[in-house]
Amino acid sequence: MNTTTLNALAEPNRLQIIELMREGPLMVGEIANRLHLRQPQASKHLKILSEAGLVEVHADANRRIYRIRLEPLIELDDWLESFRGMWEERFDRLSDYLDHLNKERIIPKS
Amino acid sequence: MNTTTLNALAEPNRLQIIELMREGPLMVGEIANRLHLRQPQASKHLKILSEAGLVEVHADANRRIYRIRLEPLIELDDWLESFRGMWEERFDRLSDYLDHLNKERIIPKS
DNA sequence: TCAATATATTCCTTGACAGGAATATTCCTG
DNA sequence: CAGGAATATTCCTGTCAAGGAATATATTGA
Repeated sequence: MNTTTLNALAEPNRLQIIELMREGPLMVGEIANRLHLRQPQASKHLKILSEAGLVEVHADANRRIYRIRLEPLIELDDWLESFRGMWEERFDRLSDYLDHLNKERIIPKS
Repeated sequence: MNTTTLNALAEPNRLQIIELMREGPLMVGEIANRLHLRQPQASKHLKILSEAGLVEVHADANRRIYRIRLEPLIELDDWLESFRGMWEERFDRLSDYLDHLNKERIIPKS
């Protein structure tokens, strides 16, 4: 997995921006209003999201319309895929491991 | 979604620790060795992962055996669920939106 | 009991980053 | 063209987090 995606999403306001955008493209001002951010901060967060590929811009005269890009989220989903096998599977290899150590006398007891 | 999970995963070394642990529980020393970290840094990262609920510890004499906890990853997966609808769905509401603006004369042209 | 091993914790320093305020830029309208 | 709207950018400041080094703590073994 790619750290920049996670890093971009790890900031609360940016995460909210992404969640807002589930419902469709938004202008900077709208984002700022809905999240009670000042416009410059909104722009800065959008820049970071943009550099992480999580959003893309469409210039429309004065305005910039941002919309979500799904690719990074798909990558994240693919990464989680590699854990999904464990989801249900009872995960008690720990005891197996400890038994193994005992058998190998790596852990001397008493 | 919860920011602490994302924050914990956003640090490269911590992400690698989690990836290492897909294969089973590990002692601090092993993690430090495999990732070329110094022991204290490994402990620190593990502490943060632990506080985020991404790992849990099992004390065994001298050693601490850490293993992955799936709950936060499942939560992350659930969050992605809310985007999965868009995965394939062509996302061209942007043009709809612009048409809407035009119709409403919010964007005066010429 | 003393040394060694495994791990956690503390202190320090440095760099990244977020927010505030002010300013620059672009485009539209009267 | 002047003014205003929408957005980006810059500068500054404070905070926080990560790594390094040293030290503390606990457990086992001679």
